Amino acid sequence: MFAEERKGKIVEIIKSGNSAKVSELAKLFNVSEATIRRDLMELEQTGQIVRTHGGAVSSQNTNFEPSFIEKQDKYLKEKEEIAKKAASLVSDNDTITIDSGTTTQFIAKYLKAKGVTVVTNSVNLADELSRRDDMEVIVTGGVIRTKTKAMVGPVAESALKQFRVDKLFLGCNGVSIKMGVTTPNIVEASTKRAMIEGAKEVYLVVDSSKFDEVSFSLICPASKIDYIVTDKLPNDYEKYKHLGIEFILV
Amino acid sequence: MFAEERKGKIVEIIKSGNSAKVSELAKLFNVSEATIRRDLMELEQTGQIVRTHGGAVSSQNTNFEPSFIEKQDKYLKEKEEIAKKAASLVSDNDTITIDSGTTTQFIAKYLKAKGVTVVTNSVNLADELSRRDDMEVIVTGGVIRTKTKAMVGPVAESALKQFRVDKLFLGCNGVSIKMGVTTPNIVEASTKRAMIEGAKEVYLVVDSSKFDEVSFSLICPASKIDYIVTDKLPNDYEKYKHLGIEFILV
DNA sequence: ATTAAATCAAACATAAATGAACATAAACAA
DNA sequence: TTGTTTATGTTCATTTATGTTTGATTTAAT
Repeated sequence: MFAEERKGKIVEIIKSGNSAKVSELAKLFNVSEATIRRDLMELEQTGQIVRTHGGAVSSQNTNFEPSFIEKQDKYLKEKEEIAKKAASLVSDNDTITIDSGTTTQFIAKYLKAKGVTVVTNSVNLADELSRRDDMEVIVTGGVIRTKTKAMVGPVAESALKQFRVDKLFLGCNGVSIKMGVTTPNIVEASTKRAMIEGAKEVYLVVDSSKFDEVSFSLICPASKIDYIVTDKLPNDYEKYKHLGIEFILV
Repeated sequence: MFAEERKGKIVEIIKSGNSAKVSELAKLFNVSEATIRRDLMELEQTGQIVRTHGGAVSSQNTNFEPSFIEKQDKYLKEKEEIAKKAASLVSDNDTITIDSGTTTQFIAKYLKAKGVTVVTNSVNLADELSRRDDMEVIVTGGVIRTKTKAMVGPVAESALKQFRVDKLFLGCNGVSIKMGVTTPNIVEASTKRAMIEGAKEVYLVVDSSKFDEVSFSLICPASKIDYIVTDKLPNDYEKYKHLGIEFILV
């Protein structure tokens, strides 16, 4: 039996029976548990199952049911994976800024590090993080933009000037070597710029559909970015490397 | 059964309207109560349920019947009525500040006036108001206090200094002629003071249980208050009148 | 207001499961 | 042939899920 066949059967088993143990699967297919774990890891990455300690469960009947609006976004799965990856880059006792945005949004859910201080201008992140008492959460404040639920403007910017963080997780609508990092709204762009000023390392968190896109307002030239967390390399990724930008793939 | 499955079922049970006791769930799933508590803790963190002493209830307050947690606060109905009254005091084109707090919380729901600009330091209010595109919403920012979901501290205060509003709707834990307006946390008190500084008129929004209560941190002397929106006059209301404080009853 | 019972959080203990590093062997390519 | 890749197995330090105990809180009853 080939690995692919085995994986296919594992998905079947889990989807029909709703859960399966690593030990059971190992016995069933006559392979080591390490192999099963590797299979499950892959299947989780492609969103076909959800792993648990000891095995895996169907992704369908698990807690988070994507809302209607979320389902409409075909890059949702990528976004969530990218956010998970980004969250894994946070070390214990880091101070970080998380920008508002459809991808960065999900970082909170996967933040596991201890003693983290988070600065954010996202209403959604503020709401989610306000439930966690294992980290310090600082909100920038500012005028709320209904469309993006970001807090922006002078209030946000003057708050951002107060802090120096280790890592910034930045979202945007377009990134290109030639045209830089861009977003549609000029006030939001200015606020993002303030975030960049206060961060030691800048992680751009985008799905691959944003490469070579260009929006109206320039945030900064591409060279300001230190890392790009994404799901696929752009075609001209050599040029990014040349600028000293490192890629972190999910 | 995996932890994930168990948690999923717990959510189901609770969302389907049934409250659940820790002891019942432990027996049902054949695990220790400590495990159930840990499950509930996590589910509460992700906002899926709300814990109570002895168990948990649904977080979605769409229930027709007042949930456990609501019943626990016997002043809830008063709070909501008071908030409704407070909201009715807002005129078209007013600029207002709404403090965080269990009573002020509800004001957003009843805000009908047009062209209003709202300043708030409440995470919950920011979240609720961010959905409305008929008003400008400015968030103070600041460090989030997990307990009260208020944003406080220097960031909040320096933001508040930027604005002059027509009306402030202030919450507190105690008000007395002699001891003034008080709240348990000193940082929160300082932030409330900053709100008062920037407001032309101060409306204290409290249910009648707060009269003659005294908490640790002084916000301001009673004389700073212009109006008190509440459900019942205090015994010494003549003294309040003497200070020029007017009562607005629901 | 006091007391008793229920519930809780925190600290500790433990066994199972895991991830990471390394090892092996078959398949493949030069 | 020889080197490289791929899938798998093995070992072990670390993490996770869970249970247990204990002292503190909360609630309910007197």
